[in-house]
Amino acid sequence: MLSRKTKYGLKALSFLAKQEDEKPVQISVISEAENISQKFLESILLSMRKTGFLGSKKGKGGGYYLLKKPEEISIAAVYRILEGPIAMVPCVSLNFYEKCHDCPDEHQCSVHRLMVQVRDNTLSILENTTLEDFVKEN
Amino acid sequence: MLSRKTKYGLKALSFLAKQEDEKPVQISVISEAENISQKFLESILLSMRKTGFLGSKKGKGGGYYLLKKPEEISIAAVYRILEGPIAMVPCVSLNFYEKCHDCPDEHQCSVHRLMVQVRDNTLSILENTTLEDFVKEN
DNA sequence: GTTTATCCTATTAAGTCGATAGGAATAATA
DNA sequence: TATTATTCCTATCGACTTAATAGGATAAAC
Repeated sequence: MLSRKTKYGLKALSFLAKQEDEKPVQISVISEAENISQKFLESILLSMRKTGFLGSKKGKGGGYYLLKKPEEISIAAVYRILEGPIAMVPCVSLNFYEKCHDCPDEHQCSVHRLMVQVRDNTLSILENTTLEDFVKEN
Repeated sequence: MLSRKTKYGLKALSFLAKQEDEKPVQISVISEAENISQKFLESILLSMRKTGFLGSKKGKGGGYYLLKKPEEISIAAVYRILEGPIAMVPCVSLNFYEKCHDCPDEHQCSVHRLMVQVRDNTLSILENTTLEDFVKEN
């Protein structure tokens, strides 16, 4: 299941992508519009700034804004930052690979093979969906 | 991410499906073959018995056995029992639906629409894969 | 220099996960 | 019938994660 953190992050990015001008948007505005705890959202936006998705401006008239165009931000990239691996088992993850402690040989593991399929399917959706698709939909 | 519980459950079912005769298999045999903590596996098998996937026999020569043919057991069904919802957000779940507390209208939520896609894709894989496929692969 | 905002660190309560412990119940068999 | 082998059941545990909160530091605008 998706954590609230990721869900909130996606909704916030989506909100920013819908802005017509490039003025920074304050946390409080987003948190009210999207029904998200302001303090929690604060930490989420902060981490997305630190990972290069968002820019910010302090002080009066400050806030957050997208650093890239919506069509350049894939959901997969956001997911990996906020949620972590897209794969369902670590031994199938492309970006967060870990050997399973219980499998001597993962190529002989039925679960492994199945989860490769699931990963590839999910990945193709998340890689090919961008914030732009979020904006267009409404 | 898949919990160990689900992974172990799948491996255990797979192990049972590979048996040639119909004799009950003991927990200890499965736990050693698959490198799973015996006590933990015990509780997993128990819950799969209670939900109708497995039969069991007590006492000497006892153990667990499949109640259905491998080709009749879809991974989706097992997943739902052990892991829970296949959907990434509760508002998209077919079997475990819950309204999101932050969305006044889920049809206007971009995350919702995206996760419907992911769910349908994952579902089509998990519904169409059965234990039989696990056996055939090796 | 006051106001408005983000930035940063720390803390917390509740829940989940993976595992363990110990014995009760039941079946086979000697 | 006594013994052994197995599942059954309940309870507990420590470690970790999640979602949220608190409080002040920093920076920019005016």
